[in-house]
Amino acid sequence: MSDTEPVIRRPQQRRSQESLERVLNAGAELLREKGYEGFTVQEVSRRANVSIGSIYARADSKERLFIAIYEREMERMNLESLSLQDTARREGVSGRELVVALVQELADNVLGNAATLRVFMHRAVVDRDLWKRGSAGLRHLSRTFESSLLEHRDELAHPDPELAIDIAFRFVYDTLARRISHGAKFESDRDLSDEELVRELARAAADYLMGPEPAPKPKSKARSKQ
Amino acid sequence: MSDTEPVIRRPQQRRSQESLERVLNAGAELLREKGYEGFTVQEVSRRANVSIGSIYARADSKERLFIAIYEREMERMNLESLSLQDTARREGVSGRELVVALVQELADNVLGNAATLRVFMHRAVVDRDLWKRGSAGLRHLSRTFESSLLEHRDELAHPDPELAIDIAFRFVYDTLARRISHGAKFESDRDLSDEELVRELARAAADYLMGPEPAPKPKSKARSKQ
Amino acid sequence: MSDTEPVIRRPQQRRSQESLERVLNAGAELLREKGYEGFTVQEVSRRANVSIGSIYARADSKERLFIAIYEREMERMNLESLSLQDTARREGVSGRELVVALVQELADNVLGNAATLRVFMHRAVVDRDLWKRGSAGLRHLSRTFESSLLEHRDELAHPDPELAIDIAFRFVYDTLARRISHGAKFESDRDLSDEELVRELARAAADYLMGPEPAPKPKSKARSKQ
Amino acid sequence: MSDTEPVIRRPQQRRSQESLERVLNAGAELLREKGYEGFTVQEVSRRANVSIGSIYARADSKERLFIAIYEREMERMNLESLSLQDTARREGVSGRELVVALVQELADNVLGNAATLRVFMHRAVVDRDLWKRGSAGLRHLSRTFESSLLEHRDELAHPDPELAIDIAFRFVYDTLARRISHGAKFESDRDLSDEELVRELARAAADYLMGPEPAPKPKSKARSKQ
DNA sequence: GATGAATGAGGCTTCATTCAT
DNA sequence: AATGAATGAAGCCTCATTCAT
Repeated sequence: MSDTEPVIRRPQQRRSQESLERVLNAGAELLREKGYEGFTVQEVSRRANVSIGSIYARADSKERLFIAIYEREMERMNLESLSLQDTARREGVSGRELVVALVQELADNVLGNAATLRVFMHRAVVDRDLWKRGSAGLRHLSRTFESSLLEHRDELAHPDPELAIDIAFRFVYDTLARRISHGAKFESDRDLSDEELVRELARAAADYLMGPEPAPKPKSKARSKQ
Repeated sequence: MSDTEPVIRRPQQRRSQESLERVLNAGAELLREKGYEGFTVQEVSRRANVSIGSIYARADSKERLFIAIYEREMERMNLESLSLQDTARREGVSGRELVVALVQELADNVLGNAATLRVFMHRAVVDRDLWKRGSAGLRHLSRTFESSLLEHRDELAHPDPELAIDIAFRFVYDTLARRISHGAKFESDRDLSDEELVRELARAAADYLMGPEPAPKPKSKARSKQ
Repeated sequence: MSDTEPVIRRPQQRRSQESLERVLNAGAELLREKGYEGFTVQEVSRRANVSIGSIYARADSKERLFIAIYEREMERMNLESLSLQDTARREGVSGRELVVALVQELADNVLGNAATLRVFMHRAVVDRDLWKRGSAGLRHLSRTFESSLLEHRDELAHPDPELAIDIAFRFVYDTLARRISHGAKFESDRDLSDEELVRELARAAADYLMGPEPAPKPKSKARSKQ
Repeated sequence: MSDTEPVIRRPQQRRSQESLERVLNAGAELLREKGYEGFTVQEVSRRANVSIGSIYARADSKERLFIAIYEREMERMNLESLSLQDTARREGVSGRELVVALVQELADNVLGNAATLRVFMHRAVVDRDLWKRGSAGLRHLSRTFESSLLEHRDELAHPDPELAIDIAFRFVYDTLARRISHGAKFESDRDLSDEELVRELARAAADYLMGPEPAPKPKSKARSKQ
């Protein structure tokens, strides 16, 4: 996505390489701490100990710098989240188990990078370029979900499996996204933990996709007649 | 919420009342068109044909003006959405039907005011005061959902009905909210219409809350055993 | 000084008379509380419960309003301070006693109206009109001092009595004035009470004007001949 | 006083050093010419031929800029007035001669920097920070006076020498201060020259502190030897 | 290449004064 | 006469970007 025209000019010398690294790190940190409103070129320069001129020698504008930070942070996250791909390719599990695992992985990725993602999500609303990049990543993810779940097509209760998977992905992702952008108690004052939320989202997705659980053991969330 | 200390000084003369009206309208329009970034006092003044001084005679700051616009827009929306209250109190319907109706009403409210809500949602992320006001409204709504659905407590399949309703409300609302802030195709490239989304969200909520549909037509989603 | 052209248009009706009164009082109060910086037409209007239009119907400008307040406050003070005139005309006292009494009276007037005078003194530095009015009042006072003290011309040790009286008046008055404008501890951290200051100023003035005290106690300040 | 946290960020490049210099000079000049009321950032920028942004790159606010100008002007004055320290340490003179010399030095400093000091004095009344700085300087000066004069403790006629010196310093300084803030003829219409004022203030101080002159020649203010 | 000083448009806000009602 | 709404110049400050060294 960033290959056609690089977001940033890569430096040749090692020293430059390092100072660019510092700039990107300082920028990401600043975004996490102060949000986009606190993200000023001056402050990045100060934190990175790199002159403003040098920053502009690499990035044509603040906007491009921001995108460069975005790309690098996403790359970092993608490395972390390779397990999701594994999960998606997992075999020998039931559809329901797969859903639970996928939702869990997704939640780990999203909630585990809350501070960073919240800024990018927030910004994507008003930044066209960022929107496209974010959307591309998300669409990729959604396709992973889809193909993974379609392996269990015969377990899906919904008459239009592709649609259903799309919907399930949306509501799971959107609920997680809102949680990190608006916090845990925006929609209700219930003190809902991450774990509860994730568990229930998985359950909702599974119920929606493949019907309710087949009456588990008489313990815990058991419900004798549903 | 705004009674203890009014957000804005109400004018006493008619002329003034009208100009205040123009200011609030121009402000709301500007927010819809350009977002919060384009919302400058100078531009509001220009569009409303009201001097800057006059604006400040009513609102103590740009921030307060913004809140005043928010309050007025929400009031307007609440009038529109009285039907949601009616729906919530509806009797003689099944729990499933109630869910469908409630989701539909909620979606109408949210999607029908997309342009306006998107700014407020976006802003609530970084504006503490707005966050509180928005959250209060949403919590109120969530309680309406809860009490309405608890009337059908015996139909609920989930072992913790209050939790389940909370979760269902969240994922329905959050998915709608993301739709208006990030658009219809952010999470996937599927061309999902509002109607489809709403229908499926209702279905997902109903499945999650009260188990799958009791096998309607002999066709499709019937599943004696999953 | 204010007769040639009245500072303010006097109202005819009783009601107006009263509202003007409220304006002048509110203005004076505001000046005492917030200084000239806090003295805005808007705030005077609010405190006096008199419309801005009405204020401008009486005073041509904020500047004139300020002067009107000044004149009224000075008038009020002059009434209070008639005793100074009496003191000045007192007979049968020694020159030294007269100095002490005059300084005491002067100090009472100045220090007793500190909050009000401090604003006017401060303002006179940059307001030509006010300077003239303040100066006129002060020159009048200084002439009172002079004529009063010249009654004791033969007791004055200074070769140029008129000059000496002028000087003494200045340093006494200026020290009092600085005390109310800059506070008691601006020049030194000594915790000097009003009483001490006044006593010593009187003593300094007397020593300067008519030589030292005629050796009271056998101790300390003894100096055989002056 | 300005060491703990510098009032202004010092530039590292020469070019910048020079432009800062221009800013401080232009600011001081502007203050002298137009007073604090005419001291606007825009005007400083214009006169110094330095952009507003550059000014703010050095000073955090107009207030800080003002303080920086104050500090620099005071430093400049202190260099000029080293002679006062010398005078204070002078030996082999009578107390009376010392008083005369000290008053003369003080007057030279104050009157010689009238245009500058008058703004700072005026401003110290309403600016807490400036008040503290000004007061600190003045207290230092007053201690110099005190210790210098206490060398002649046995010549002092006053029973409480420390108090008397404090008082004398106050009335001398306050009279000079009022002269530069309110002008020469505020308190009386006598056309009093600087020289006369200084001479008489010294005389008043000396008379107050150590009793009158030991009978000069039969006429006027001549005194060959004290 | 790197540095950081310099620029200035543009944003928010105040307040003396005017003017329609 | 009185009211108070309306006006807008002017002030402070920020920050993306350019440019001299």
